[in-house]
Amino acid sequence: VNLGLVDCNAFYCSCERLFQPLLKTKPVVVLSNNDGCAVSRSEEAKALGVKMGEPYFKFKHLCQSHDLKVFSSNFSLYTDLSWRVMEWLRAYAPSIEVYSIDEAFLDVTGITELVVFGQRLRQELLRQVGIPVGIGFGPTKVLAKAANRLAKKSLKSQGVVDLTQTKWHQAGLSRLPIEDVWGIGRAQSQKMRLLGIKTAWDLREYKNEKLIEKIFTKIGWQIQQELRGERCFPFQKPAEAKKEIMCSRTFGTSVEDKVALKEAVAHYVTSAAEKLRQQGSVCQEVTVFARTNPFRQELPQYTFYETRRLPHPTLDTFKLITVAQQLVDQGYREGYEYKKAGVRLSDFYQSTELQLDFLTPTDTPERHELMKVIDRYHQKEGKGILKSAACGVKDKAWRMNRQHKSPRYTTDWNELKVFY
DNA sequence: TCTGGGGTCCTAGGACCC
DNA sequence: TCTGGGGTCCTAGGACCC
Repeated sequence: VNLGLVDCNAFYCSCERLFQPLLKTKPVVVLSNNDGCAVSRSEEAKALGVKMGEPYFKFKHLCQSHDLKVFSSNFSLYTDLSWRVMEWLRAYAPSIEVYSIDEAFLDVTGITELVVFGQRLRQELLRQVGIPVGIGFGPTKVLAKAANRLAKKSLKSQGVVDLTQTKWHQAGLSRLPIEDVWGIGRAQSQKMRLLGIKTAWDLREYKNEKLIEKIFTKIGWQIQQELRGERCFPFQKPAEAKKEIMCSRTFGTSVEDKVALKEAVAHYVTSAAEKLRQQGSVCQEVTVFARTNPFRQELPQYTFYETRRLPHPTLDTFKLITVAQQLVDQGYREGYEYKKAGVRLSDFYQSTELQLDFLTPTDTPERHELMKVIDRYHQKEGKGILKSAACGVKDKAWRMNRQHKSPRYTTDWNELKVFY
């Protein structure tokens, strides 16, 4: 078995560039929600020194001095283009596992001349969808990831690296710093370095497996095995239903008012419950949290988390909003400027199982129907048209800032790109 | 004051990913 | 002035049971 990992280059930036070709050679950054910090950077932006996760206000000056272009995040656009990329991958490989919005593993077992195959795939994606990608091949996920990382680093590779054959492992892996190995983050790589493990190759060759497992847990041991070509992380994990669903946002302007906080929470419950129903689940636990701005230490700080277990599982948005608002009442303290709030739904069951069980009192069938109607309506006419009055009707100070948002070119008729 | 052994389940917290 | 959001997995430790 051999795997490929396809990874879109600076995906969000590439999506924005697709509709503004003049930006192809300019530094581009896409910002997180609320225009908070950098989450995607073009090569040119990286060269200017913009760091991943760096707050916008720290590099804003580059817009003036170096013609840096910034965008607010536009997830309808990114999700749609991601879907197009995945469709093309499905056409090229017998099976794929979509790993994230911009990455997928491919089963490439039996394909010879992988580098040629990879090059063709890259060109095809560029031509058909317009998104540049890098590709790595290997016998395990960790090795395919490593190959992909090497492909990004080396110009010579032209975006494709093949580590399926053991004979190339030493050359490749010894050029890969340990912190670039998939699954080894900051904390673990520091510990690795104390053991003298500086590269992926060092970890592969480290003899004391027991010690690796002791310090880095089962996962650390599995990563070492995968570097040696022993498969631990299976391909095509079926996409399982989520075990919890969260929805939270940082506010555009902080709020002190309990009513405003409740409105925001009602919004988050609404979209979390929609996701809950979409995966066919019901939930029996709700958590609400809110916090002040930790970056403003001169202000009084306060965070609350309140969790409630429900008497019966539910998928009813209105029921969940009621509970969530009670939780706000419990946790809320006056005199703080709340900057972020959120909701977590957890303790899930299958909604179908539940309906068959007449002994478990749960939502009424009428409520299920109502939710279906709302979901269908939103699917057809757009999200957020029907909502509980608890979400509020007036202007919302807490709404996200998004000053640099591009149009939804591919998912909204009114925002189609027009070329003159 | 002294106080077994083994098992399960749950939760909190840490680490990681994109 | 301005600092994202949404997940998963693992482990340790406590509660509880017999």
